[in-house]
Amino acid sequence: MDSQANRRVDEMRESLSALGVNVTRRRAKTLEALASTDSHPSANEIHAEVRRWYPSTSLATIYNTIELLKEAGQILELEFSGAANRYDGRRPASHPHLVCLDCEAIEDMDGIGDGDPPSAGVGADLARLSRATGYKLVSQRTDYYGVCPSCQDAGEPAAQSAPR
Amino acid sequence: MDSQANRRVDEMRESLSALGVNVTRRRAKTLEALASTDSHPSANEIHAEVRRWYPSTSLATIYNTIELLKEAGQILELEFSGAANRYDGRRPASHPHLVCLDCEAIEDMDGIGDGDPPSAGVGADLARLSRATGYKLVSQRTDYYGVCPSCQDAGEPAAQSAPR
DNA sequence: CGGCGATTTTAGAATGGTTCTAATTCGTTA
DNA sequence: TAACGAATTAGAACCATTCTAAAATCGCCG
Repeated sequence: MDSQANRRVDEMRESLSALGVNVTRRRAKTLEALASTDSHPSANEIHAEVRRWYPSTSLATIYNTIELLKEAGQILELEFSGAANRYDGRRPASHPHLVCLDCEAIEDMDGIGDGDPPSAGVGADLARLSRATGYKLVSQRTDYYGVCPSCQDAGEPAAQSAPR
Repeated sequence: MDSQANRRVDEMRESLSALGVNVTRRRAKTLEALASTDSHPSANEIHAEVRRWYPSTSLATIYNTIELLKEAGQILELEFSGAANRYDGRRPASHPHLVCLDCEAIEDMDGIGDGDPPSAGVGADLARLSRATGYKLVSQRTDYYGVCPSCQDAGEPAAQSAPR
């Protein structure tokens, strides 16, 4: 685990503690799994990782920890109806994603392009749009769907999981 | 059904016919249900509406018609993992939505505000971002989550369905 | 060191939206 | 009316997620 991941684990740990949640060993491994990758893992993938250290860990424990992280505002949940939800533990604030329709890879899309697509100033946007719409807006989601470079090369899925 | 809805039904009908799909009575009612509302109904709600005319209609038929409309590019599917998917048959092109976290109302959000939020020129954006990211982007989704005006007034859900 | 209450974890059942399957019905044409 | 293909049906299957009740573990105090 690199130092960025370590710092992130500490942040998450502190946020949980501040809520009175105690960070057990399984929970700590879950934080590490989330902080160590930008692949936006599913609950199952996190489960597999945590199981390498604590083989008896049940999937319910992973979901439980994810729930706690959501309450702490320390994780971003990307919902999909036909497939498993995916999680971003590195950057819990709303930011746009690229989703590959073939291999289901998900990448962060920040800082690409000229700067005016929906990336900067999400908070200010929410305030302004709340005023404009009458909604009390609290979050936002932007996804771009397409085919990733390696799936384009392959003409077929490049990663482990099945296409949707 | 107003004239806007009628026009829209005709468009959908023609798109389906162009694909060699024949528009049976149940399918036609499904198109009408979709074209007559901007409430972004779920499959279940469409089912209930179609059943008023053809009470034996099964939910599978609704899903089947939705599938055909997707192939024809005539419907926008908004996926949710914890709740039913919602459909926009009036405006099949990507556009931003407002989602109420209490009552699950969904509204179109186009044309609100000053014009620079992600509303105009989605096609051009996709082309530009495809170049910038290396993905072959084909669609986009933007949602804003918050509490709608009537739920704010009520301090609790205003509509029929249960909160998430 | 022993025990106790609270918390965490587990395995498996339940849930719910969506998809699949096999059988039936419907519509059309001859 | 017979026969064929397409559409539809009821219900089972599927699968991610949530729930539940029981078991394991932890922290703490005697």
